Amino acid sequence: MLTISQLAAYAGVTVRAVRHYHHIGLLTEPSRDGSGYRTYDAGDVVRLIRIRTLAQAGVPLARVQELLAATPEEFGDAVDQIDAALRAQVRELQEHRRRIARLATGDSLALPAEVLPYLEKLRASGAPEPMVEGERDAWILMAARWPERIPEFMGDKMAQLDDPRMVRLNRLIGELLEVGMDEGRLTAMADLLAEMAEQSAQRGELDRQRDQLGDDAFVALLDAFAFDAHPMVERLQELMAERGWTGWIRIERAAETGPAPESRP
Amino acid sequence: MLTISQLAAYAGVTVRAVRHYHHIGLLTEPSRDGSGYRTYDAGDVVRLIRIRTLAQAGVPLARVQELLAATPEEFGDAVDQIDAALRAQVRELQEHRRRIARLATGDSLALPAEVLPYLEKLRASGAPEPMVEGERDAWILMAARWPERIPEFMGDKMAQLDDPRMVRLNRLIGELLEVGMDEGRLTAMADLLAEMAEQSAQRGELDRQRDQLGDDAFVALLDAFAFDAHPMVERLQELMAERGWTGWIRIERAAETGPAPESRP
DNA sequence: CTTGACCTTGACGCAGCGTCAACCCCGCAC
DNA sequence: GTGCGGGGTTGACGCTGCGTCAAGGTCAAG
Repeated sequence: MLTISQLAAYAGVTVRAVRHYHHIGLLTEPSRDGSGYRTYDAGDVVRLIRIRTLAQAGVPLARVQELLAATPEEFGDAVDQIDAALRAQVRELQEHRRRIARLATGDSLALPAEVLPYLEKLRASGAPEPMVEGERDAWILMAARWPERIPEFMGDKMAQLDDPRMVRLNRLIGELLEVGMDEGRLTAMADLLAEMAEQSAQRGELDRQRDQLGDDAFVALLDAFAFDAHPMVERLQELMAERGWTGWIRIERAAETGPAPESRP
Repeated sequence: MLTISQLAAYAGVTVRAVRHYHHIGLLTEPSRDGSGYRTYDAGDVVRLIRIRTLAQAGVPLARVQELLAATPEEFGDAVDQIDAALRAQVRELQEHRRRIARLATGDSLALPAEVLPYLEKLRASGAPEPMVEGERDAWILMAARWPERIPEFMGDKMAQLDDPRMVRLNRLIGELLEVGMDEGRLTAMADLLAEMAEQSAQRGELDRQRDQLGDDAFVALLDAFAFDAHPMVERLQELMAERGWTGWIRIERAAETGPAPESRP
């Protein structure tokens, strides 16, 4: 007759595991001696070794019973199923490894590869670091919303950076961040923005943009994001409104100029 | 401003996951609106996407904070660690797959490969099925206790089966199982056993066996196992005792014949 | 006013045990 | 007899990352 620790030692498992198997009904509770100790025999050791063998092969405990009582065919089928599950888990982990291998630095975290060159170019053009970070976060959002359109968007943005007015604009933003809100610079920025918007409109780019960014709520979210980033955005929107433009992420010609005469009931 | 489900949708996670992240402090609780609803903004979406990205790459949630705030070097180190952990998990699963692939049938469960041919030969020699199963279970125990000596033991057992007396013995066991306890057959069996034991002793095999089976408690366990299997074992032990032999699994010459005269105090 | 969809907190469930906690039991040295 | 160390017993929480009720309050629409 064996105690629980002897049983566990012969079978090569822990005492806690044996009690767990009792608890889940995988091993029937043996009889007790006078002082309440469980008493096992060699047959219990054999049963426990069988269980251990299956468990160590990755069989879920919930299926061990079934396998122990299975015919060879059932056993084979079950083994196939379990192996398939193990394969799936391996694939999942491999997928994790692939993903983690691509998380090189903090900058590229959650950012599609196409965006990195753009951010670099932006930085190189003299854009201030806070702005680059803001852009980065905005592109994280864009990538989550429209992952498949990122290359398209990026093409446009890279081209924009070839426009000297855009470079000038980014420099002005940097200066504003340093010296604080400056009405002169803000006016200059609004003029630049309005000029570029006008040109974009003539080329039909604004229409295309409206098609691309078809989710009003999402655009509003990005606009609010920009608003939160710096007060200059709010002031610039006012100045742009005076010039007949509305919106920020998705810029559009304002419906009416002046204090909307249609607002009568 | 976003509700929790909008936040979750933009970030591509479940509402429950967001609450979980709040719970474990991975995401700070946002402010609430008048009716207690959580209100989020675009920055929260970005943070959540970052978390999701790491989580989907297999980073444990407990380390996500740390990684989000890490410098590139720290990040690289942590990624290496996590990848090592993932590799270890993959290896473990592959090991499971290897093990499960070898669990072909119920017979070979927990049984080393060397034992299968022996059991087959035993079966072929006319041994009854219950006895084969008993032997199988006994070898499961032996393999758990002395895995490295199984080939050695098996060599001896295979040779034993070449002895016609052993075959005759197994047949007698089969007959006993069918007709019930039969004193004539039991006597014949005891004679056979005693004869073979005598021969083993003369060849020095019993001494070798005593060295191999050096664990008294374990031998007692196997003996008890045999006892439980069938009453014939008990009767056979008595008959063997009359012939000067003791033990079952590890057979030995009895110290004294007759009613032990040394048992006086 | 009623739906139905969302929101809230709270709590259990899962897999397979590890790890206390608090208490009983046994054999042995003193 | 007594103390000690090393067994045993049940009970319950911890870990991972949420899924899934449960039992409500809220919001927008019909």
